[in-house]
Amino acid sequence: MTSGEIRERFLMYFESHGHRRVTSSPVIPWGDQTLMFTNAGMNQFKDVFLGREKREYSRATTCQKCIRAGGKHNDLEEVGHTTRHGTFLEMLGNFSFGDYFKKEAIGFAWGFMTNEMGLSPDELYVSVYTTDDEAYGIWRDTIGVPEERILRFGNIEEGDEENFWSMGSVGPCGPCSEIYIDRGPEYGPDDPYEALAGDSPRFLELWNLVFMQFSRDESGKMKPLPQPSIDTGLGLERMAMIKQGKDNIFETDILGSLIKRLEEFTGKTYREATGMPFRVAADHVRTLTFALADGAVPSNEGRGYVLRRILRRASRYLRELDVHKPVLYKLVSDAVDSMGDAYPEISERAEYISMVIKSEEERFLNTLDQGVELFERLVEELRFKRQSIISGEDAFKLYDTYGFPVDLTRLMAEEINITVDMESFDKAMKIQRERAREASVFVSARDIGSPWIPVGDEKNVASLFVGYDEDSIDASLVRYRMGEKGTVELVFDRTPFYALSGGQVSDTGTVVSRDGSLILSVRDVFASPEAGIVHICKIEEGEFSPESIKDGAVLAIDAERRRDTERNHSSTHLLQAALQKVLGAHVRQSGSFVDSERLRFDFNHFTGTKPEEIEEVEKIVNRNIMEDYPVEVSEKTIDDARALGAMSLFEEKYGETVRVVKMGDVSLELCGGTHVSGTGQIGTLRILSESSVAAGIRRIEAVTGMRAYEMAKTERVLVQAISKDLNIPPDGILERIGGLTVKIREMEKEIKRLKTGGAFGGGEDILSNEVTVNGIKVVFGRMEAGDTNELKAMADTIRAKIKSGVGVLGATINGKVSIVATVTDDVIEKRGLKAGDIVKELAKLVGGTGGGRPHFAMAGGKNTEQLDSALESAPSTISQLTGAK
RNA sequence: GGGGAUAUAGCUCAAUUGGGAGAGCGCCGCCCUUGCAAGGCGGAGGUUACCGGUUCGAUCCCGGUUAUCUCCA
Repeated sequence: MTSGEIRERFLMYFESHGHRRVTSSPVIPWGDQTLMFTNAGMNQFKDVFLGREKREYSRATTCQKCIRAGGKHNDLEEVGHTTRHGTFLEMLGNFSFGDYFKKEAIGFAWGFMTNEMGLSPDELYVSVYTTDDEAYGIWRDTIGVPEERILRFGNIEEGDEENFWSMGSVGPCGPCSEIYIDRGPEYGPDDPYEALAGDSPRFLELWNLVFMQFSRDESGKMKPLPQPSIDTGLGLERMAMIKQGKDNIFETDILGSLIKRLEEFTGKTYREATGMPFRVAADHVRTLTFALADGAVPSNEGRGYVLRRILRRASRYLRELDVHKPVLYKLVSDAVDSMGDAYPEISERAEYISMVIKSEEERFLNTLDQGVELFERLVEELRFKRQSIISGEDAFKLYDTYGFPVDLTRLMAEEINITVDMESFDKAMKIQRERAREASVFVSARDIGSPWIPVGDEKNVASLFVGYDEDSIDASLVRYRMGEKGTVELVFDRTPFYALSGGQVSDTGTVVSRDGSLILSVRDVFASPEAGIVHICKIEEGEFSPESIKDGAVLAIDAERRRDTERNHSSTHLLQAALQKVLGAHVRQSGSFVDSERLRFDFNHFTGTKPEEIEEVEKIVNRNIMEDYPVEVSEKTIDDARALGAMSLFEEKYGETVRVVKMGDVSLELCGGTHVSGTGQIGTLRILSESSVAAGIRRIEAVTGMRAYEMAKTERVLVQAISKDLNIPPDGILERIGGLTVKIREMEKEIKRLKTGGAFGGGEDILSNEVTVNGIKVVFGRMEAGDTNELKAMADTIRAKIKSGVGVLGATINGKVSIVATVTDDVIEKRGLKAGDIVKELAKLVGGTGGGRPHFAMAGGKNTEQLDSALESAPSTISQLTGAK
C-alpha cells in the first residue's frame, strides 16, 4: 500500500464518519510567534481548542505537513541515526471540538487500524495514562483488548509526562492513549514496558490520542473543561513503513525514491549500516522543499537559519560519499514527483526551490573552503611552534565564528596526525550556551513592564481598529499605564490609529479629552496580545489621570501622513504584481516597510535584475496607477481567499477571516493594512533603487505622490541651473560636460608636467635654499599650499631633483602647521637617516607630533608662528641625527 | 535575544605601533598575433559601508548605526 493510498484511506474514513476534510496548513505557521514550524496537526486548530475561534464544523480530519526542527520538538540531530525520526513528517489526524470524546475516538482509531489498514489485533498494544480508568475501561470492555495488552504509563505529579499532553504550562491539557504495534521478537525483548523504557524498536508508537479534558491555571490546578475535545495524530511515515514491510521510514516509497536517486548521483550503493548520509539527505531535502514552498527562505537568523542548518547538515553528510558539488537541489524534482499531487504548492514552485537550494549549497561549499584555508593556516602555525595539538579555543573559533564543523576539523587533523583538544572545545561550547541562556532570561524579565490599570468595569473590552473608515472618532479609555517620563500608554475601546504591522508604520496624531483640558500627542502605536491596541502618548497639555478622560476623548490621526503612507502601501501591491509579470511568478514579497516618506519592498529573486527590467516594472506600475482601478476590500475566510488565488504573506497573522485587497484584476492580496480607494490616488511612482540585501533577496525603494513630484521638480531645477550655468540648452549638457571633462584632464596633465619640470612657483626658491650637513645635501623651506597634497607633490619633486639628500618643507594649512620630510634611498641606507625621525623633532617645536616611513614622513602642529624657526632648525636636527651614528 | 567575525575598485582580496590608497581578474583604447583563460603598452574606475570621537593627521584606534557571515538560545 503506497503512502498516497494510506493518506487517502485515512481522510475518506473520517469523512465517512462526519468529519470535515481540512487542507493542511503551511509548515510556516501564521502569526504564532511561539512556533517556528508547524509541528502537529492541531496547530491550525489551536484557537478553536482555546475557544477563541468558532468553526462551522465540530469534527475535522487532516493530513498535516509538519517540520520538527528547532523549538520544542527538535528531532534534527536524531535524523538518520534512528529508524523512525524525520525532520519532515505527515501527521494524519482527526479532531473533535467539543463533539465526541474518548469512546468514539478510540473506536474510530481501532476501526481504522484493524479494518482499513488490516492490522491484526494480536500485534497491537495500547497504553493509557496511569489513572485514566475511563480509557482503560473502553479499551478492555468496548473494544475487547486483553488486559495484558493495555499498558499504564505516566505520572504528572512526579514529573513523568508520558501519556499526558498540554499546550503549555497554562491552558488545555489531558491524558493520552497510544496505539503501538509489536513488530516481533526479532526486534527486541518481549516485555513491552521494558522495551518502551529502553527505546527498543520492537514496539513502535503509531497513533496518539489526546483527550483534552482539563484546563490548567497558573497555580498548576486542573479544572475539567466544559466541552472536552479530541486531538489525534497518526504518523504517515510509520504507517507506511509497517504496511510496506520495511525496517525504517527511509525505505518506504517516498523517501526510498529519493535515496535511489542519490545512489544514481553518487554512484554509491545504499546499505543500512552505512546509509546515514543517504537518510539524512533524503529527509532534509524533503523538509527544505516544503519549507521553501511555504515561503520560508534560508537566512542567518531565526527560522531561516534553522533551514540553513538543515541544508548544511545534509551537505556535510554527503561529503562522506565524496560529494563535493551541489547535489541536493537535483532531488527536489523527485520529491515533487512523489508528493506534488497531494501538495500542489511544491510542484508550482519546484524550479524556484531547486535554485534556492543550489545557491545555498554553493554558499556552504564556500564556507567550507574558507574553513579549510583557516585550518591550514592554523596547522602551519602549529608546525612552526612544533606542536601537534589544536587547542579547543582555536577549534571553537573555527566553528563559532567561521561555521566550520568540529568533526571536519578533527577529521582533517587526524589525517596529518594532529589531535584536537575536545575537552576545552566542549568547555567553550558550554560557556557559550550559558551566556545565551542568561541573556534570554534577562530580556524576558525586562519585557514585563508595569501592570495595566483597568478603567471602570470595562475590564474585558477588546480594542477595535476602525481606522479603515475613520480618521477621527470618539472613544473611551479601557486601560492605561504610565510610561517613561512624560508619557502614558493608553488603550481605548475603539481607535482610528493603525498599529505597526505588516510593514506599515503606526499612525501619529492626537488624543484630546472631551473637555479639552488634556492634550496628548500619539507617538507610537503597537498591538499587544494581552492589552489591545496601545497608544504611546506624550502629554502636551494638562495633567493625565483616568478622571481627566473619563467622559471620553477624541482620537484623531494625522490624516495627511496616513494618506501618504497609504499611497506607498498600495504601491507595494502594484509593485509585487508588476515584478511577477516581469521577473516571473516565483516573486514573493519577503518583507516590506512603508511610511509616509517612502516604500521599501523586499522580494525573493535568485539573480540580479537588469536596469531594463526595473524600468519595465516602473512603467507597468505607473500604467496601473493611471488606470485608476478601484481598490476593493472584502472580508473572507482564509480558505475562500486562497481559492480566489489571493497572495498571502507568511509572516503575517491572519485570523479566521482575512481582508482581501483587490486592485482591478492586476492585484489580489491578503493584507491588513490601509489603502487608497483608487490606484489613481497614488499619483505616480518612482523607483529610486534596486539592490541586493541578502542571498536571493532584492530590495526596491521608491517614492510616490507628492514625494515623487518633488523629486522630479528638484531634478528639473537642477537641470535648469546647470543649463544656465553652462549657457547651453538642457539637451546639450551631456555633450558639453564630456568636452569639459576631456579639457580638465588635459589641463591636469599639463599641470603635472609643469610641476615635475620644476618650473613651479616657490620650488626654485626652496631648491636654492640648500646646505650640506655631515655630507648630506639638505633642502628646506616654507611654501604656500592649499592642502597637504601640494606639500607632498613638492616633496616628491625635490626628492627627484636632488637625487641624493634630504628635503624638508613646511606650510600653514587651515590655520595649522604641516611639515613634510623626504629622504632619498641612498641616504637612508648609508647614513641610517629616517624621515620620520626628522619630523618628530621638528614637530616638537610647533606643538605637535609626527611620523611616517623612512623615505617620507609628515608632521603637524598648532603653533604657526613657530614654523619658520622649526624649518631653520632642520639642518641642525639632521646634523644631530647623523652625527650620533 | 546574546557572543564572535567581516565591510577597501565591477569581482577576489592586500596595505607592516596612525603618515602618499594598491595587486590580480574583469572593463576601455592602441600594438602585436589566425586559434583555446594568449602577449605587450596605455587608460578609466574609490565618499576605504554610514555617523560621531581621539589626533596636526584615521582605511588603521575608540563609540554607535546598518548590512552580511557564523555560533548559541
